[in-house]
Amino acid sequence: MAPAWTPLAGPSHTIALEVLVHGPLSRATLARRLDLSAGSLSRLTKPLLDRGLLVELDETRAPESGIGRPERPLDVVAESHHFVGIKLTGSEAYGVTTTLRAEVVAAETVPLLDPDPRAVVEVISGLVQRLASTVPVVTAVGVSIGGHAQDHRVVSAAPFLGWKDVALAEMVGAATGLPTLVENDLIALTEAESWFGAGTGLGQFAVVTLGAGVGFGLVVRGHQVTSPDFGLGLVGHVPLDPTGGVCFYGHRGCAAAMLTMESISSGVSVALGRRIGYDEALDLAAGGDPAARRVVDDSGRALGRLLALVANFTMPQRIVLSGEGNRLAVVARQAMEDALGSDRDPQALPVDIELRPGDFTQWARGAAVIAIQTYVLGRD
Amino acid sequence: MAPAWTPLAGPSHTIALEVLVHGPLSRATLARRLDLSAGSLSRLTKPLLDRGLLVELDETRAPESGIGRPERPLDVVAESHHFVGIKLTGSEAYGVTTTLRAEVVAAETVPLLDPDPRAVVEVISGLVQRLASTVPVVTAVGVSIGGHAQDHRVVSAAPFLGWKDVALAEMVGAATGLPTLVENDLIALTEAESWFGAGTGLGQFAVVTLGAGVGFGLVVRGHQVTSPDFGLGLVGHVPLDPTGGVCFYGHRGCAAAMLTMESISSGVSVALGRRIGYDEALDLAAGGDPAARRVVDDSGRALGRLLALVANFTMPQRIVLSGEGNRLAVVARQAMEDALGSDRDPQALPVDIELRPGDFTQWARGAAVIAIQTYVLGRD
DNA sequence: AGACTTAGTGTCGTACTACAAGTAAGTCGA
DNA sequence: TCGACTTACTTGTAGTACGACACTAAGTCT
Repeated sequence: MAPAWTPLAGPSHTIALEVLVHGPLSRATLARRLDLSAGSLSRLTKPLLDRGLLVELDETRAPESGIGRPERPLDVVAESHHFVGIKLTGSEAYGVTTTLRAEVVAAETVPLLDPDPRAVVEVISGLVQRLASTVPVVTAVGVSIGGHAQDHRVVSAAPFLGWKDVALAEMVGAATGLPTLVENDLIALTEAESWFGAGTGLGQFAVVTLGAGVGFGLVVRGHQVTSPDFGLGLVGHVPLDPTGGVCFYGHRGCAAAMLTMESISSGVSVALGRRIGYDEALDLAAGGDPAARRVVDDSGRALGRLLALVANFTMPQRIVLSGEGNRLAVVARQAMEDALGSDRDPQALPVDIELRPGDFTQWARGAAVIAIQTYVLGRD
Repeated sequence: MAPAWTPLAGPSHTIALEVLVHGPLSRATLARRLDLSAGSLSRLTKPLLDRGLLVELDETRAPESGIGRPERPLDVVAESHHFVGIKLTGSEAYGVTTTLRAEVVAAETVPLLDPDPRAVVEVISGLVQRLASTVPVVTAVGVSIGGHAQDHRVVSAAPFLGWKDVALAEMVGAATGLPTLVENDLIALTEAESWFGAGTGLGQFAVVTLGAGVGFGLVVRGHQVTSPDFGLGLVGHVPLDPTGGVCFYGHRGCAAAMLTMESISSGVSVALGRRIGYDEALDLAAGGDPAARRVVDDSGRALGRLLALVANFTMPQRIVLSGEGNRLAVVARQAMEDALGSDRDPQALPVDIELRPGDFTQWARGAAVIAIQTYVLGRD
């Protein structure tokens, strides 16, 4: 009943993956894309259709030229499997249920009152159970966290929760009875963009997130670039504005000092002499308040400089701007683009910047994508 | 007589490449590295040995554990083929002859008095002929240039020579009778480090060059990262020091203003009130002259910041520091390391920086590697 | 209606792979 | 010194998977 991807070998697996990520595709198109003969495609897709992993759509599509026999697109049944993704912050657990294609079908948020791992697992377990009840069966659970994860199993460090070496996957798995995987939140979000988001089919793109911190993910040739240091947030303290404020590490005008939601709202608060939240700060700037405008434009310029650095060093085809604080790019768009332009070679191609919805659903969806990937690529 | 690599298919080709790049390797080691059975390796290597593409070395090596039958390493005959590499600047052509393994066996430099393409081709042609006379036969010629190259054939832009859309490969090929390939100089140098230099076997590393300009190359998963903008030298104008000088584009304290040989020597010249060359400026700084020391240390700090940006954004396993001006990293080592450290997360791993001989032979060798790659990977 | 174009199916020969059995060449211990 | 052991390499066999090719299917264009 549950068509398992795990025993799929070589080209069959490649075909299934291509259809999963790049939507309905005809055999002929698959043959061209994967450099296989048409004959191989007939032979290879038959068992996949028999097992129900792929289905032949009823509709037909004319070939590119318009003439010739129409194509019969093949597709995966996105609703055949469901996954749960959980994103943990220091104070909340954000959860979603998704299909095999990472389409969100349910979402729920609960507060984390006690950072103790056992208490958090308790909360996650209840959340997973409620999210699971919206679908027939959940295949796997992904949990993402700001910090360092090892082998999809252990949270080796999570500063926001004060954790070190917590075997979170095992604990959640025991509490829910579902296979569970843990991953760094930025890696998870970047994978989601790579497989099912703004990076689909690009092969080379970057992700920048704005929120409580500043995050950066990089995909080259379809694979995410990481290092043992990844979870540390290396670009979070890149110097951007020599006249800017100071972060808690003492870096003047670094990304954390210029671009986090807290730095912007506190900058506007100081300027206006009263406590102002992030969204209110952006509203004031958009509404023409000169003090708020100045703070927000400074941040916008810093953002433009950061994006220029990303573009100059990593040469992405696109930069995806996500995170719950990415509205900055809308309100301070002119300042951002000016700074971006002046730090780029005038002959260079314009940078393709894609703004993504920055809510926490995206982060939780990223966690679900880790579960999806592990399911379709095989346990590891 | 000339064992051609071109008709090699699939696994045979992979084996030959692995031996070429990673030195003498036994069949057993190859089987483990390439995930093939021992039987396949026997079968696949036999025709390669018969054709003389590989040879079995006389020496034997004990296996890792020390016991068991000794290995018989296989190797390519580096001297079976030779290649010529030419690096063009605005005023000189630097040439080398190399073996199939990019070992330099001859070198020569000639001035370029006339930037007209036909005059340059004339000079190159004579240089190639003299370099070719040092070896029995030259298989191919590579030419590298600061600028943009298309399809290994056409120089679409080369600002130092004032060229646009020059069919250089065809012109040199016609003049010398040898297959000729053109490539951007940084791409060529980075490929040389990747196959036969400090990046061999790493898979993920960066190259930074100091000289007339500041260059940057990036390799991820064994493949170089490029974009249509590559030849523009995008990192050449990254801001590094808000108190630094101004480059001719008006960027304050950018890489070009802080790190080029000309910027450093003119900085010291202004401080001392007389014209001083690059090496002399570094000598003065090393000898304790306070004014030179200040200029050179400012540049060292800027270099440290640049390397930190490279490390933070691209997460390389190593940064290779090349280019004819890279002695700055030796003379201003302390300033560079201090700046590098303060722009990195204190918990991050130290950055592995490898200093390479920075003379023009390296640039010309890079051009030869483009010829080698095209020969062993097949024409493209 | 027939030529043409493209999609998809079935058959066959080839090439490559793993597996297994056997040989070669060394170390180690009694 | 000899046999047990380990690892490297060779050879034979059988199965698999691919592409080439011929064919059918289903449209458009003249």
